[in-house]
Amino acid sequence: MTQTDTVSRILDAAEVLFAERGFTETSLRTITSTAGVNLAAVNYHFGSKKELIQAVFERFLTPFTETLAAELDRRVAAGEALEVEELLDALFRGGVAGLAAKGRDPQRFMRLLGMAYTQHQGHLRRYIVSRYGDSYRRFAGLLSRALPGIDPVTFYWRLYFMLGATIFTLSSFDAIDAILREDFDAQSSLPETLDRLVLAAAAMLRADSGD
Amino acid sequence: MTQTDTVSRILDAAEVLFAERGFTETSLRTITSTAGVNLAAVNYHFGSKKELIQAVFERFLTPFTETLAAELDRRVAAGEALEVEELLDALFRGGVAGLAAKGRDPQRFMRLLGMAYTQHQGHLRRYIVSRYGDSYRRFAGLLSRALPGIDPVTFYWRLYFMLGATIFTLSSFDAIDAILREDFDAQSSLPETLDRLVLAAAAMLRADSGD
DNA sequence: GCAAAATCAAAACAAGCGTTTTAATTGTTG
DNA sequence: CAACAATTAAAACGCTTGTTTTGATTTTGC
Repeated sequence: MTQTDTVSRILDAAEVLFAERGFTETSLRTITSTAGVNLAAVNYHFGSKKELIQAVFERFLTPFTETLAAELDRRVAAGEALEVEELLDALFRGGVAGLAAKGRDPQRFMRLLGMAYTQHQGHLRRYIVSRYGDSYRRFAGLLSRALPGIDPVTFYWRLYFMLGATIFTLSSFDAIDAILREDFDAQSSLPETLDRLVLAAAAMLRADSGD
Repeated sequence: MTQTDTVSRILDAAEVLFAERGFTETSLRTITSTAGVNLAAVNYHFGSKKELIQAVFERFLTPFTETLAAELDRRVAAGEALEVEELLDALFRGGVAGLAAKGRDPQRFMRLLGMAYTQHQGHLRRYIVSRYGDSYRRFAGLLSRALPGIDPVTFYWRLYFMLGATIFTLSSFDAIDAILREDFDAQSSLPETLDRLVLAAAAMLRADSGD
């Protein structure tokens, strides 16, 4: 078993288990036995559990931000003014597609992202902001330009409304879809849900606030 | 120190600590030492940590659902058809006011609610659904009647979008407001944010889905 | 093919966890 | 006031946690 094998086997197992149960509820023993490696391998290769958690995020964040940046570049280069729907599409579809292309499950990414915000892991929030900050600011800038005349504070809060709707819905996608199947005898695919999300978020962002 | 003292001191401490750090990250020793009571008191009065967690939620859910029901009764009795904004207002302001009236911090409730969804506590989700289910169904029924012609599946998803935006935003209200203060030199009160939320959610719910 | 470095494996470590047990103390009731 | 029940207190139990240590085993570079 080569080094890269062990490292990526640990990352694979940790990613799945963290997304299922959270960080504290997942022990290193569960991770290493799932991965089929020795317990000490985590501390050897990553240093600590904290650093393992960050490494799991790194593997998601890199392709996500790269594809988003490329998507934005492409559309900005095309010249025409960017519409709200177009930007949200670049964010949702572009980001998701970028993850899928690298073999990373987008829903799992959303679950982990939600946990990073909820689970009181200070180091993780700081790490994500430092890694995410530029992408976020660029996207927010383009989006606000597509909403001329919007009050900055209103815009600021609506961005968080959208972030909350996205993270919450996608991180619980399977559970929500299961209830849908039971109650309505219908079901939704992830792309369908992203379509609905783009549409709903755009309407929300454009709502007349009367100020 | 009377019994009710010990019990409510434990609940008070647990509520604050759970909302700050999550359930697993908060030990019974931290709770009891914060509350100034003996470690064994939790297991004596509540049985187990799980049951303590549920008791903390019980103290929130009861006033919340009761005030919401009363608000809905009042408006339904008034006769006129209920508008989307009116219903959302009953939910947000009514529910929040009901908590505040009983001395329970609404933001803390939202943080705990978010954790119940994210933290992989199966027993909690089941408990909340059984305690919350009727209120939820009644509210959803009234809301869908205020949105004539909406596709049921679209409505279903948008309800979750709204739930996500609400839980996420309000549970991180302080953190978001802190960034706002730093970047914009502005700040928002909770009532202001609820106003924005009602407005944004209503626009989202009413968005034309073209089907 | 040998020496050095990197990796793996097993065991032990100290600390923290939820819970239980036992005893002392308080409050209540006849 | 005595007797009983309810509550508090202190200590210990068994278990799990993240991390470290110690050797064995590969892999790598010359």
